[in-house]
Amino acid sequence: MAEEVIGVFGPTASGKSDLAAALTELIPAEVVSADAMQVYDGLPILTNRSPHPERLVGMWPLSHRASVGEYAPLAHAAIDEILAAGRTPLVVGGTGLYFRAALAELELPPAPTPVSRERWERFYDEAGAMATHARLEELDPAAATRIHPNDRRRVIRGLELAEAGRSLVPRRESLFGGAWRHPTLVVGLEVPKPELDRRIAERTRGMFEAGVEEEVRAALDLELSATAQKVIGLREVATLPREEAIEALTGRTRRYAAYQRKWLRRLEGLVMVAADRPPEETAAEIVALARTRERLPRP
RNA sequence: GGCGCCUUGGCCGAGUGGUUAGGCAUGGGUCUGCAAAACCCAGUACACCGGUUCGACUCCGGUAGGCGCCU
Repeated sequence: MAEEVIGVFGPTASGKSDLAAALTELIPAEVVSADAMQVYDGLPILTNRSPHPERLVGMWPLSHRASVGEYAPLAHAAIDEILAAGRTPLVVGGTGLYFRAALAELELPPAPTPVSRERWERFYDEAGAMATHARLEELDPAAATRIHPNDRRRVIRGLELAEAGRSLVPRRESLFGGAWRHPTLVVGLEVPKPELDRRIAERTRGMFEAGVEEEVRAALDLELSATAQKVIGLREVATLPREEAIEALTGRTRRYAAYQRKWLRRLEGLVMVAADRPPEETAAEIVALARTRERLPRP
């Protein structure tokens, strides 16, 4: 094949899992998940884990605080290992940032240390947005100009990095475009909105039939990290009566899908492929694309 | 039929005679170790018809719709 790696990005319910499975039928490939929530163990139904084997899925307990920084090297290792075995890594996601991080070399700045994070968070909450931002302005003016004072998360991160002698600013690769680590065919799955909405509604109901409620109940007995708490539906399923929960979850999932479509629009070098048809057909088209395309001249 | 109350932008929801509450949703944008996240920007609504007033979403009258009580 011309391309060494295949990346498939699509919104929830665009049929990524089935497509990935279909692809592995056509070519010797292994699936690497690029999903910030499927990394968790314990919520397979709610996070829509594929029934087929995928890497980097269910690998962390819900108490673990996930991050791209921790995910990226694992993804790189998985991809390289699959390549070394002579197979095609199939990176499938979900989470735009994780997807980019898996396929490109984002060169993330160093991890925050708990101590400095905690300190700056306290500083921000006590001194206020303006004062904290002013502090950043002193330590790293370039970063300060790009960050809004109200953006607590980034002001704090900027401060942490500045303190460590680094900056939030220097970045080689852009978030949406730039070189891939390997020659890569990146396809975006396209499903008309009404069809996607239909699938989301159907899928949500399916979750309840599959027993999300018990799953969520069990999960809530455990310690949940700040990141795990963000899983769509956790709160809804736990607190709302069934019908209301279904409605709320469907709505939130649709909104999430809209957010993912934003990534779809922005990701550079994406080849859009229709996915409102049997996965085998989509898979065949993707394989054909991977075979015929020339090695991607990296932008 | 009578009396009383209510009617605010897609939804929820404050409020005042004259300076666009706010939240959610929506649209656009930002984004590099919390991304199923966080942040920024945008949209001038007051059921309808008259009247009072320099000026009404806010006061008065009527109409329509809703809610409650009464005969």
